Amino acid sequence: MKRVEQMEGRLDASTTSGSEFQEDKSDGSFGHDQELPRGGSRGQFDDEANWKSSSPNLIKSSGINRKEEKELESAKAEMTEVREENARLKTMLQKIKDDYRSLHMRFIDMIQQQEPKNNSSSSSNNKNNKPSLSRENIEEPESFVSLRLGTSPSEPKRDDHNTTSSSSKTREDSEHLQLKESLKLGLAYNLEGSKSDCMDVMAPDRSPENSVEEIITKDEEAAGETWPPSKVLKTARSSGGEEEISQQASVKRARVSVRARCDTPTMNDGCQWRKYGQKIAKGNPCPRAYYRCTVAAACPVRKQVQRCAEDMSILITTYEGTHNHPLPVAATAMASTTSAAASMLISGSSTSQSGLIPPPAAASGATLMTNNLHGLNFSLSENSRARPFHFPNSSSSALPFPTITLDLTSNTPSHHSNLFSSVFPQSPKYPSNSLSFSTDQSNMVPTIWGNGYMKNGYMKNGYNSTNIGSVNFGRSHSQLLDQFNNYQKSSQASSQQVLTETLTKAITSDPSFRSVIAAAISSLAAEGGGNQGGGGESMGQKLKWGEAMQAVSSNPLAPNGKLICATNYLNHQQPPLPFSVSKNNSKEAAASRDQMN
DNA sequence: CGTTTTTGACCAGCGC
DNA sequence: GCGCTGGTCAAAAACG
Repeated sequence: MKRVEQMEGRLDASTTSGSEFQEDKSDGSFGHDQELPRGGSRGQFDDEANWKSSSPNLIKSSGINRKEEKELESAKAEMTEVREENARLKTMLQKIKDDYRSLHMRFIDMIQQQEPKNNSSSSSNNKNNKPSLSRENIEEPESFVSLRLGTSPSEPKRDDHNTTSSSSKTREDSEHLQLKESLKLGLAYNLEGSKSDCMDVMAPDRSPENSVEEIITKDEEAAGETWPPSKVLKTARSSGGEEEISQQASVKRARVSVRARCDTPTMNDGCQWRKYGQKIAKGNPCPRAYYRCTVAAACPVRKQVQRCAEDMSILITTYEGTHNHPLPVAATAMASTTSAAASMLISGSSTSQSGLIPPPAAASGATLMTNNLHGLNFSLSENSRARPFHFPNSSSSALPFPTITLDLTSNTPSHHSNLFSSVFPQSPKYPSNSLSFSTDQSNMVPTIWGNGYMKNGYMKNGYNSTNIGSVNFGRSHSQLLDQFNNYQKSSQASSQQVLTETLTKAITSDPSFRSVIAAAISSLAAEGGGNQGGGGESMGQKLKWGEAMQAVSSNPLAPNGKLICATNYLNHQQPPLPFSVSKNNSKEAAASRDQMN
């Protein structure tokens, strides 16, 4: 166990150390330095033949009894196992390093190709521009071009590193595009204090022709700047009713609602939240709790958490705004998911010309694309693809902000029909759209989301020590892990290639969908990673998981690198998600029911 | 003692 | 204008 943890720690350190990765000197004694006998150097046992030949003599000459002899034998066997394991780990590390180098070179190539453009278009940023290829110099210009989907500063390197593993010369061009795409979608993060710069850089590009990614970036960026949205809306409306402004304000308030079965008061989405209010909302006896992100002092992101009135086991979490800070790794899954969903929402809002389609009608479209990824069933409604979301005329004040719903509860056909009617039963005036990711058998929600809360959040030894299994999403964790492992094992099967190609096409053709899938799979990976330290997990299982992640890294389903973020969960704990259970919940609920009756 | 949660008060938007 | 509702504030309480 320790060896693997050490290895993971080293891998983590190596992958996060960027350019120092290649200078990693851990090859030789990888992972075993501290476990091998200190008295003699590791070289003492380097030559197995010497050890085998010398030990019998030692035994004979010293007259050791049988017990000690057995101990020596077992020690020898253990040494052999350790050595083999060491070799495996070294192989893994070598592969990872090769992947990293390969991607690093491609990344540099790409930057070199882009540099002429950057020099001409933003010379001010490059006054002292030297064609240095160091990562520090490379990443910085990227950070403000791209979307903030909740990635942390350390992630790009891992993304780069892992994305390489899917490399294939025949797909190089498309992958270049995908890499660019992923850079836009997944590699950005807001450097502390750089927000204004971000806005400044992006402001000149404001135009209806901007890409979806840019649109949502700006909009969410702006949302971050001006949280009090009512004021924004009011200002927009009162300033002459400029449709564009109003539309922007509306878009700024784009919300992403996540429905998930969760028996804890809130989903652990990886962020730190502070509760700042609670209200009984009309039509729902369960109080609605208001949280704001406390990862950064000025983070504008807020969320509302409320149980579904019709099914108390379903927790509805609504997110607003964009984090203006690097997110904990564990938070990237949800951030990416919600951002991608918001992206789709914005995309729809920016293209839709029609009036409002009632949510049930909009949602009842046939499933356009459903791919069963070994039980991980992604489905997008037809409306989500062709015309994802529909909004009324922007001048309408009856619809303050669009909302997209990610339903993580169930997606069986029988559910599908009533899925949307129950999203906002009491507020049909809000245009809502649903995107469902769920398993084909039962519910599946990333454990980190459902891992309601931990006392103080942080797990000792970096692993979650709480009972993840207490969160029931309809499928046990071991099932999920097995499912994922099975997926990894069979990912090379020929029957998977068709599916892979289909998915790849879908992913590459729709950046939003790509992000959604990446986030979902990341979350699935987080499920496994979060469970690692559950106490009962064996080293073997950890290795298994590591292998699974390696398989992920070489899976062509990960063209944009964001998917690879999943690996990050392996070595990171989940940050706390404070919440409280209102002592008056039942009382308030009863009172509310009384009022309703 | 600092941080977080609770909870009543307050404000703004909206419909009548 | 009034009442309802959603959302936020902020002082007090609770917590670690």
